[in-house]
Amino acid sequence: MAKPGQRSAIKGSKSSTAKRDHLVDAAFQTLRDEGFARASARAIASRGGFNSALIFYYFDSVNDLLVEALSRSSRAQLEKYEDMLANVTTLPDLVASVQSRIQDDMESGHVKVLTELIGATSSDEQLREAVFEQVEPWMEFTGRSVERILASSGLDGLVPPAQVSFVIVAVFLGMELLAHLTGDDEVVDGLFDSAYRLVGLLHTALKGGAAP
Amino acid sequence: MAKPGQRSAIKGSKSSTAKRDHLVDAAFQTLRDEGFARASARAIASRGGFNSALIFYYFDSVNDLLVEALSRSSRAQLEKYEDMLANVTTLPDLVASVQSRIQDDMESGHVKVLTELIGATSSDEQLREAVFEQVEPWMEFTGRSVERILASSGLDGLVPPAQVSFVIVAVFLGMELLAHLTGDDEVVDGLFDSAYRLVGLLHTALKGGAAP
Amino acid sequence: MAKPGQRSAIKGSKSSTAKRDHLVDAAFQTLRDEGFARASARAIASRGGFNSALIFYYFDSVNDLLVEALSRSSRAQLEKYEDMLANVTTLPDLVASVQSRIQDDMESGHVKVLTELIGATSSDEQLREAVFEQVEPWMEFTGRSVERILASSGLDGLVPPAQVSFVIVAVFLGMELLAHLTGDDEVVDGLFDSAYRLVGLLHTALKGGAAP
Amino acid sequence: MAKPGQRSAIKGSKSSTAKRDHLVDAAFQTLRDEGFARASARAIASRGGFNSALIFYYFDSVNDLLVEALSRSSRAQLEKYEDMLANVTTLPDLVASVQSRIQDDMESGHVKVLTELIGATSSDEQLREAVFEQVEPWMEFTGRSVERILASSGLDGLVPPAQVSFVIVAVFLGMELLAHLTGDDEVVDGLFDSAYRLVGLLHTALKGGAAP
DNA sequence: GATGAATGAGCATTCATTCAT
DNA sequence: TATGAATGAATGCTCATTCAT
Repeated sequence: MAKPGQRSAIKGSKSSTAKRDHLVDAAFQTLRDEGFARASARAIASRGGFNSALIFYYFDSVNDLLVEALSRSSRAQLEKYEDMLANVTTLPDLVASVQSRIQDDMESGHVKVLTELIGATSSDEQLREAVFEQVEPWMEFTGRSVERILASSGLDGLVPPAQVSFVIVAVFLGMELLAHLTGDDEVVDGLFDSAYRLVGLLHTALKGGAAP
Repeated sequence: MAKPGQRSAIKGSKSSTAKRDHLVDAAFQTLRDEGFARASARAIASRGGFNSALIFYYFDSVNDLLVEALSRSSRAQLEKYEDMLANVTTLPDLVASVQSRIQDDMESGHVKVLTELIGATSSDEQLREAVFEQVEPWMEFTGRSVERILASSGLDGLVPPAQVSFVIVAVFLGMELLAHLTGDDEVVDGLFDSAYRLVGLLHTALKGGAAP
Repeated sequence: MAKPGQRSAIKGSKSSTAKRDHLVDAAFQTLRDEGFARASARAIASRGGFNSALIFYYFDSVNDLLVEALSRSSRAQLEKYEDMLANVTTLPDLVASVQSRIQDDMESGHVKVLTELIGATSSDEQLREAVFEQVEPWMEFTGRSVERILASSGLDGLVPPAQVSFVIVAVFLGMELLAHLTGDDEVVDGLFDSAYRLVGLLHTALKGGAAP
Repeated sequence: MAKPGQRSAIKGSKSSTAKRDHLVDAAFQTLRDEGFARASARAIASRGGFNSALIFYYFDSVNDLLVEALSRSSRAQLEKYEDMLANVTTLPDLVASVQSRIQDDMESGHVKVLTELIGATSSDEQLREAVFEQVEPWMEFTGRSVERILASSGLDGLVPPAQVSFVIVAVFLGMELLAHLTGDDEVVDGLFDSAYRLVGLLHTALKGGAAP
């Protein structure tokens, strides 16, 4: 009666998942590999091997499909981060954990797809809202994690957690942008090595300063 | 055949500058206010009050004009930063100086225009190279400044300056993206207040630790 | 293969009438309320709460269903007119009778649906023929009625009945078109008041002229 | 700077008239010969031998072009009727004049194009308003003419002129619809012959009745 | 009987770009 | 220098229709 994906474009649905997922996959790959500007209905359909009209059977618009692609990957990645950080309480552990996660995260293309869609939001207010909804859970998760780890590191009160999480998410986005712009895939890894070293220094400094 | 802007689209030229600058202004504003996707030749021309064919008289393509708009603003802003940071040697001074600069920087729309064009690069290799050339001087300038200030803060050797400048530029881009996405214009200012406080603590800690 | 509505699209059939009628109802309403251009299979199905493929199970094409919708309403309305005019012999009676009928006729949407389909015939010869078949009985009925009433009014021979019926049907169609175009729902009623008055004058003039 | 036909789609303009007129001609012919449903940008362009994008250079939309086509023909035909009826004061003269005009009127396709567009108005409110504006002058002209001629025939007061003009315009539209539906091109001519005869009888009756 | 899935054709519209003037 | 006119290619989207189930 109603289109299967009609109002679940963002939330996801359970009907006829097989083919629907196929569309979402094709959209994700196109967005990741060719960028928003070239992620047209035809391009996505051609990549997925289906008729482009099918997109409008499952989704209300190309943008809806694109947002769904982001949404699915966003949920999947966020879940992994949540699992990983569940028991982390110290800064060095945090950095180490994130470093081991971010490799897969970036290789999956999730951050790439996110930056592509964020880049497109300035021309499309509706899209901006939809993408914003996808970023919010990350900000909240980051805020919660930051709060917990800063507290157990004796650093609470230093900085509003909301600010910290804003900066952290911004760094992720910015690094993705820059890494692609410069064509340098390995910077980020080196960055985490340095961060680990720095945070180690800080950690022992704090423990040493608190001990005597 | 000897179009004035033919190969100087990126480097800039001196011929018939008045009207040419007018085009560049219109392009900059369109890119800043409407985003890359809507910065069409027609939209730019309409904003500037000239015929859209004129763009192809002065430039080889719309993208060339867009890059030129970025380039001009990039040079202007970079110069201001260079002037401001010339005599800065301590971290707190650095943060204070940058905070006083970044207000104007962001209001001018320079970072917005930059992120717009970076976002478009994934669909256009030629554009990627051109935009990369505009970002390089910033990376170099940031690297030089970081090196100098870390050295005079007794922090040299801790982290490769190239990594630091990568992160700093990434933070600028990411913050711009996020600020627009969330619609929050004032986060960045609060961020610098916190950064100033943190860096002050670090500064006195370092001096205190070196003193006794 | 033995689709129930295959060749009975226009003539109507008796199989599984319940659901079939439901389709016809939905088609009629869509045609009446949204016009031919928007009376798509999807729009009709959505209005009737059934799957649009069902249309092609009962009918060979959307147009066939549309014609059937016209046909059913046409037969229903024509029957009412026939009942009403069966015993009418004078012009004033005719006008009064038609006026009392036309209210219901127009409210039912029958003339609207007819004009919608006639409007679409110029792009589709097959449709033209089908619609023509629906109009023919009206022309014949009008011709017979006109002939009888003119005869009993002593006006026979003045004008060929075929011409009169052509004009009468044309007036109905034209009034529907114009009433919708101008948004004026009440003109037609006023028109019949005037017609009644005029015809009254004519009637007494004729009787008076014959009496002395 | 602005599209030549930007806001003059309905009112008409004077710029680059040659090609613009060519588009309007092609649109008129397509509308007349193939009907509204087939009067697509491509169909019009193909008929006129130009690129379909040109339509959007001169007009804001296909419908704007279509309305302009109606408008131009409407103004031309109305002018001719005005010239012709300027000195007509009796009913027989009126019928004779109109009959001599209507031949050219219908052959030109003006009424056909009008009915095509009126038929399309039920799916498009914006179009309805635009078409209505094209019909209004005809209603007013008809009203004025009817008033004048009824007055000089001693028939004023019998019927509100607005009603008469409504019916007259309706008859024109309805006859066009029916003539095309039935495929009968000659009915209308026969109709006017009869009308002339009837009106002649009425005319002499009125003069005789006033003379005794 | 009925439906969800799928498709090819078509549509209006926009765009960067070219060209004659 | 500057512009109006023109176009081919592309885009998002809708439609009637088919088909397997």
